[in-house]
Amino acid sequence: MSTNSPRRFTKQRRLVHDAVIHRVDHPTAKDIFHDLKDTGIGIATVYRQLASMVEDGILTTVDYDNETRYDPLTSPHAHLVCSICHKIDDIDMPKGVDTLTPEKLNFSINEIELTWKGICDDCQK
Amino acid sequence: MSTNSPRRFTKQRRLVHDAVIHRVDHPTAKDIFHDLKDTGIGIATVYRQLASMVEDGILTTVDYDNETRYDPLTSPHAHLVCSICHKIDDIDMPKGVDTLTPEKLNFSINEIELTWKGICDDCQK
DNA sequence: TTGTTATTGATAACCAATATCATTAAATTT
DNA sequence: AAATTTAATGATATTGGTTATCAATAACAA
Repeated sequence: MSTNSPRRFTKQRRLVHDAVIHRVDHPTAKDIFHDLKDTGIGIATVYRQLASMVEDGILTTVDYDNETRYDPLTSPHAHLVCSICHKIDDIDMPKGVDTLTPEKLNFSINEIELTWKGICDDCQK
Repeated sequence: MSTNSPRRFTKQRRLVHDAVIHRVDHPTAKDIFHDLKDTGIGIATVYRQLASMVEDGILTTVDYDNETRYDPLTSPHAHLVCSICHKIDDIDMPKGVDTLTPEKLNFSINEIELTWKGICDDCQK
């Protein structure tokens, strides 16, 4: 890993941080950009700050429908995705998943991703 | 669901089918296109035929790094993804995952996705 | 306050994927 | 076997998410 430059605490960094840190709906970079459009922030800055927050371990990413979404919940958890309204919910990682290590040898595991896809409560009505 | 038009068995459909059906390495549409470039097939046709094979249940998709990959293995299974070389392996879905239903009610589940991310055998050397 | 340099914003560029549309060729009908 | 119908093709324009470029700005250090 290279020597990191010091991270500067810019207005824009705080804006992006505050806009995403309490979100539970897995916004895209464009979502955050729209929420901050009154501030005059540039969209490239939104992408860069979100990426740097992922680097710093403040956010995790969820790739869905070829689009990156951001999640401030960094502890291991699973996702529930609705195929109709595309809503993504965080749910607890079920007990026992961490013990279901794959039978393939010599693979060092860093991360488990578990997603259920289906139809959510609202969309079944 | 709408009334489907009859599916025509074109040369191109057979070409794409034969190029992907025995692949175990989760190729992208571009991968298939390159493999078929000598045939003169158009890239739009490759995208269309792969999409129609997914519709027909012949292929499944794996979204990785905001890019759609195709997998001829349609029975439930898990994935092992190397963060270094980006290789994707199919592995058996561990016993018990189907019983780990999420605690959230009123969500009708169609599909389970389980992926381990880490460093593969080769890349650890 | 001054100097250094990481960050910003505007925008061009990139890339996967889809839409458009005239042409071609399967499948059906005569 | 021709004629007809129309889904599929291929070339390419377009879309949409994301990254690269770069001159100007502003955060931090001296």
